[in-house]
Amino acid sequence: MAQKDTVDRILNAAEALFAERGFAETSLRTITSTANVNLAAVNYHFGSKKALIQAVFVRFLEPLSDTLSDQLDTVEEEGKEMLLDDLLDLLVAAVTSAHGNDVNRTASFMRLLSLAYTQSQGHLRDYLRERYGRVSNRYISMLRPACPQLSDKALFWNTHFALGAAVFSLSNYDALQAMHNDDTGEESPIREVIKRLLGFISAGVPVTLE
Amino acid sequence: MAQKDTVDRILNAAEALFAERGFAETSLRTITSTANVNLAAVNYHFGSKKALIQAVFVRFLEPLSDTLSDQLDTVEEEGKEMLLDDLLDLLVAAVTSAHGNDVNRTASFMRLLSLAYTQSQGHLRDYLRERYGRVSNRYISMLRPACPQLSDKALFWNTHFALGAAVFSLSNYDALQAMHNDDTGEESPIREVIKRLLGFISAGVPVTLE
DNA sequence: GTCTATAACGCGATAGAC
DNA sequence: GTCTATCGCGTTATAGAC
Repeated sequence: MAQKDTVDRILNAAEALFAERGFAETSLRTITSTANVNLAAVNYHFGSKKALIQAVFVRFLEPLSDTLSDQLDTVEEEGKEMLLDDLLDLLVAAVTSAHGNDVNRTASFMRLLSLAYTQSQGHLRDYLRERYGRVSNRYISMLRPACPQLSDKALFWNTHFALGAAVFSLSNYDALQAMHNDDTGEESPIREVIKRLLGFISAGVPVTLE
Repeated sequence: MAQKDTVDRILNAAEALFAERGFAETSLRTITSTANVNLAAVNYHFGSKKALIQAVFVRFLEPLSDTLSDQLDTVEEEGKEMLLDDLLDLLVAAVTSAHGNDVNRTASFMRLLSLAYTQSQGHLRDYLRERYGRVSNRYISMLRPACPQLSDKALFWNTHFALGAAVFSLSNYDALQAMHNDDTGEESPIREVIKRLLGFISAGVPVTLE
């Protein structure tokens, strides 16, 4: 119990700090002092900083992966037609519900995802692809019948354009919202931004050159 | 002359290394040894690592900012209608031509831009916004007549969704292309990806909830 | 399982010779 | 303007007492 407590406190602090400032910019000293645990605890419980980074991702992605798998199972069993918008809503629901509908944690998730791509942590990228490639490929392949006019290539790139739009705007949501508020005085609650984002993606994904 | 040579070699090495692995992950020692200059040269010529990072961005953004300003001047003088696709093409042309149509350098630019958003600890972001906010706002405001149905808010968010799609897909172009090639054996030259991206953006930007 | 203390190293920056 | 040498600090990781 004492162990589990320490481990969770480290993970909580690491998750928040990594999302806020990045991996290299966050020292184990900062993590352990934020978590109110001893400096040596990270290496004792996780073995290394790299392993801690991976553990943070696993704690995030495991529930999401499970939720999404279940939902995809249900869809397949029922065999009913899923439109693009249905599939997008399903994904949003899986992401937000996987962490107790806590919007802040979803924002952290997006920020971490963005860091996983930009901070050239090769180890992390390979690890995630190996561990979660299956479910993400499965999701993408379910988009196929919803966009019958797209070639595999068009589907691949369009989904990654969509991922980029989502990751960028949500991971920088605070800064963008502040920028827009500075300029116009208008507020954009995150739910509204997500709705706009879904409209944007839903219009772009079906587009093809062929 | 010897000075200019050293400065340029530092900038070249820093630009490539930063784009490849990020700011915090790139040490001055790595930069100077790649550039074949002395370790002390960075602090002599730039003053600090922070200042070097800014200098890398300025070298990238100054030609782009100039080119874009000129093009926007021309458009305004002629007073002719610019459609959304025309404005997107204009931006692509400005970005690629600003650095001698070198695709690798454009990819580096995207990667750096992505880092500036995800990794900047404030100083860089403020610096860039102060220095280049004017021209970017000017560009965005020229989108207004091309998308008359959009509210200011919708225009703001849609352009940032588009920026996210562009930055993410182009800055990770190598990795994404490799991933897609792994799965399907198909090649996607970057010019083709850019065409697909423009189609995606062009479909998404005009979308509004209102 | 948790702590203190410290090893071993890489970092940015600078002083001073040339 | 460029070099060597080094300072001072922060880092991850670990050994060993409790």
